[in-house]
Amino acid sequence: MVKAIRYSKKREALLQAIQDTDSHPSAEWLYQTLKPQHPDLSLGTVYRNLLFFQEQGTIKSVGVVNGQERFDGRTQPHAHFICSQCGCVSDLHGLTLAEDLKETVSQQYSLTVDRHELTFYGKCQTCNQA
Amino acid sequence: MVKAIRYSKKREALLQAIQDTDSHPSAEWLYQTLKPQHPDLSLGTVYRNLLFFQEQGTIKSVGVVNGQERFDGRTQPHAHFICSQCGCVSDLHGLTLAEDLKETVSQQYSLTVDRHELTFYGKCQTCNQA
DNA sequence: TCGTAAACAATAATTATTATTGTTAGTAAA
DNA sequence: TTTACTAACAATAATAATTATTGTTTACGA
Repeated sequence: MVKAIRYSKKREALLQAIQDTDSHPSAEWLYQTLKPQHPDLSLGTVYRNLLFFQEQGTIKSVGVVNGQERFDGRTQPHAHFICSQCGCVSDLHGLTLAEDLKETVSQQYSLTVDRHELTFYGKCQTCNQA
Repeated sequence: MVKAIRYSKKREALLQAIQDTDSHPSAEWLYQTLKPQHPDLSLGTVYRNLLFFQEQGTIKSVGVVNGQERFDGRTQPHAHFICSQCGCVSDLHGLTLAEDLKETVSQQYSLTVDRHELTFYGKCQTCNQA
């Protein structure tokens, strides 16, 4: 018998929080952010649901920044920029470059590419000005 | 396995109505009285619960007046007066007579009396004045 | 005919089940 | 040794399963 999926307020709140921000949150950030509204929230629940959402395909991991895994609630494929100094993660939209490359790679090497991830690293605008 | 007793709003309302009045209500009276607050109440439920309350010993039947059975939510033993004209039923408190008679009967006939009912019939004050 | 009871499907209160959580302890990487 | 995260397990809470109660209709007796 397959395990049924049950509604829960904590899970609902976690997904909302992830989808309502573009900060590509970490487990700790979600925990701190939801704590006021959900005083009895526990880190275990945060980590478990992050796993759950990934299995469901609802969110995706952006990678580990400063030892903390970061997540993204936007499901449309898009590239990311990660600042090596402050650790901020931002979306890079409208990059057709990746699609072009995929085409090229497919044709040039006779491969079938069905997925890709594109992440840039560097220093963000704010850190550059400082 | 013994049948469990379950709470229900209708039953609650019925018992309240019976205990909140001293008119010794009939099934029909209860039905009409509760209908506004409980639009989906049915007569079947009224009759069933009257049976139920009697079995539980919560209410007692006073007798049939004009073809309608009348009930009493007061559990203390007391006598009743029933008006043959208007059909009203009223309590007669403080009648030690009954207890005296019980004593007399017990001694005189060497019987054991453990229960009695005392009901007077006649014309009530209102009907007498009219 | 009128007051009440029986029968039975529909509803709703409750119990039982089990997914989810909180907590604690544990693991692995830095 | 810290820190991010996972595993284990009892406590909690959402849901499914159970069944008492009700609404409705029909039947019955005075």
